[in-house]
Formats: sequence, C-alpha cells, structure tokens
Amino acid sequence: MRPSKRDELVQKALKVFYRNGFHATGMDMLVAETGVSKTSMYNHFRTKEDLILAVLRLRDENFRNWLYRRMEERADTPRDQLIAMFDALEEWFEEPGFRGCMFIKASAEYQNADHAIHIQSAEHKRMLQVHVGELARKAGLENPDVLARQLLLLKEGAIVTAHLQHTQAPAQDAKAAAIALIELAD
Amino acid sequence: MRPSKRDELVQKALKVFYRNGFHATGMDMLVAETGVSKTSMYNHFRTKEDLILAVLRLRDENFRNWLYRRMEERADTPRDQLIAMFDALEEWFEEPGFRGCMFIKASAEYQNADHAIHIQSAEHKRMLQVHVGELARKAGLENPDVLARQLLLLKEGAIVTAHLQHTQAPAQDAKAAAIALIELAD
DNA sequence: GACTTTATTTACAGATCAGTACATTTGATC
DNA sequence: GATCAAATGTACTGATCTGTAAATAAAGTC
Repeated sequence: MRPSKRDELVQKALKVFYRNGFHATGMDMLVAETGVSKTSMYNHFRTKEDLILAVLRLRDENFRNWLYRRMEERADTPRDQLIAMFDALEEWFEEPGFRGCMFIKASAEYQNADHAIHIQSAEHKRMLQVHVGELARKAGLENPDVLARQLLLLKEGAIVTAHLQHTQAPAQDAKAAAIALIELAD
Repeated sequence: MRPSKRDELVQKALKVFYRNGFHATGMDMLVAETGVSKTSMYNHFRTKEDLILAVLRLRDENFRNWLYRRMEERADTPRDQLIAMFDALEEWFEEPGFRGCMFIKASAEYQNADHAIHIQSAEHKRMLQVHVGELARKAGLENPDVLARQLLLLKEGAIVTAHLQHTQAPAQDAKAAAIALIELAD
C-alpha cells in the first residue's frame, strides 16, 4: 500500500511544524505548503490538534526506529549500543535541519499535563526509557532502570543544549559522562 | 526605589508567559491580566518581542540569584554546592506552579538561531555554565569545564523530564549521576 | 489658574487564526 | 453516457492577532 494522501499530509506537516513550531504554524500555511485545499485538510483531520497528534505519532515512529537502528548498526553488544546512542545523537545534531526534540517542543507549547499533546509527548519518552532500560539489563549492568533514566537525562540535556547553543559538542560531553556511569555500573 | 510601573508589568507578564507560553499569550490577555490599557502597554514596550526580552531578563536574574543562593545555603564547599544544585532543583520541581525552564521554552518557540529571544536564552545557559565551571575549579576537580558542561546536561535533562513526566524524581537521578561524575574527577 | 507635556483610554486597522457552508469537480457504477 | 457519492475548491465566518491614531485625563511648570 503506497502512502495515502493522509500520510503524505502528515509527513509534510511534520516538516513545517518542526521547522516553525506549533502555534506559529497556521492551518493556512500548512494548506499552502501541502497544496491541498483547506476543506480537504479538515476532511482528513478534524482539528489542528488531531493533525498535531498524527504528526507526533509519525515522529515517534520515525525517531525511535532511526535511533534504535543506528545504535545497532554502530555497536554489537547492548553495553556498546548504549554508548553508541550518543554518537547517533551527534549525527542528528550535525544535520542542517536539526531543531531540537519535537516532543520537548510540543510539551513546551502544550504545557497542561492532561493535554493530549503533552501526554503523547511523555509517552514517547517513556518508550525510550523502556528500551534503554532493557539494553542496560541485557548488558548486565547494576540498577539498569536507574542507569537508563540517567542516560536519558544526559540525552535530553544534550538535545536541548545542542539546540540552544547550536553546537554538536554536547553529544560528546554526554557520551563521556555516559561511559563513566556505565563503567561504574559494570 | 519602589518597583516602577514597567517592572510591575514585566513581573506580571512573566507569570502569564510562564504559565501559558509565548505564542499562546496575546497582548490582549496581558492587558486584561495587568489591568493596564493597551496603549500604555505599548508605550512601555515597543513590541511583544521587547516585552518578552524584558521578561527573560527578569527571569534570568531571578532564577540565577535563587539557584546560587540556594546552593550556598545548602552547602559550604564548592564541591558540595555543585551537588546541592540538584537538591535545589528538586525544590523547584516540587513547587505547584513548576512548568519547566522558561528559556528552553522560549528557544522552543523562537527557534531561529539569530532571533534575539533565542540568543538571550542561550546567554542564560552560558552564564550558568561559567558559574558552575568556576565552582568546579574552586573545588579542585579535574577538567572543571568539561565537568560543568556535564552537570548542566544533567540539570537540563532533569528539568525537561520533570516537566514532561510531571514528577520530581529526575532531580535525584541527576544528583546521583552528578555525585558519581564529581567523585571521578576528584 | 493657564499652558504644556506626559500618560492613559477608547476605538479601531489590517492581518491572521481555526473552522465551515456550499458549489464544483472527480471517479466509480450502472 | 447517465447517475450518484466522495473528494475538492471557493469563499466565507467570527474570533483573535499585533499594533496604532485620535481623544481624554493627569501632572508638572510658569
């Protein structure tokens, strides 16, 4: 099944939202950017919020697939894959279009804890945590869940800092810290 | 000198922007919230962007003063003050109105690297880094600047995660990681 | 108290916001 | 090819956006 019209719209909306922000991007801009008419857009997505939620679902899928795959390509053992996460991050930071984490930005614009967009952003992070936690467990490290949380703090910090200071340096700082924490848990 | 009208406006605008976000807060809402008229508002601040920049300046002053003071109150030595930073963070996370870092959110809404709001947000982080770097140096730790950057990655990660998952747990995870990194640099 | 300057209010401009009613086109079915 | 249903385009709504022009009030100054 080739990508449906809807999927195509989500994909293009993802780019615009990521580059431009959520509130700053109007439906008119999306309509202009995608070439589709407004009625069609609202036929595919009941509201702007629905569109954003669809965008976040796609982003979650894309990002986690990419990150997990890249970690596996770069290292063989679970332990080394944890470390490779930070090299993958560096690759991401180097991309010209890098603009930080879409979920952090989504939760920054939709702050209310019970807002669907906020909840879905939190869910993305939770799934990352589960995955990293399992890698830490497979690697036979002590307190794998605590370690996973700490590695993810380094990851989030690195993403935010790389975006704010527009440099990829935080990836290597975080990697060095991660190695230290992993060795201590060995 | 008692707070001028302008300072009062900045203070109230800070609360509204922090609670509500930047794009989501219109000048009309601020005018209603502060009781002042629209023309007065625009007499004090040429544009919404100017108001936001003034808000961020106040936030920078408030936050760094509060954090540095709290670190000193909680610990005597530079080394322990570095660790106490994470206890101070936990205090912050526990506050009912906690909504994450205003500068991360500002840079999330004004992403362009050469936007004044983005630049000013980055400057806040840079000043924190200098301060923490000096503490690490005073504590006689190895590679004080690298360590400072790593501790701040933990801090940013903890803030983002605490906001996203609305729990204060990241503060203690970050603290434990920080202690490990500090001991390794001892 | 008259005069000047400054701050404030009211009322509005033009653009854009999310969302929709209705006409038109398109594509499938007979 | 006629008929019908789904997708699309046009044109609009009322609300809200940032920002402003002109009228009014307040506060000094002589």
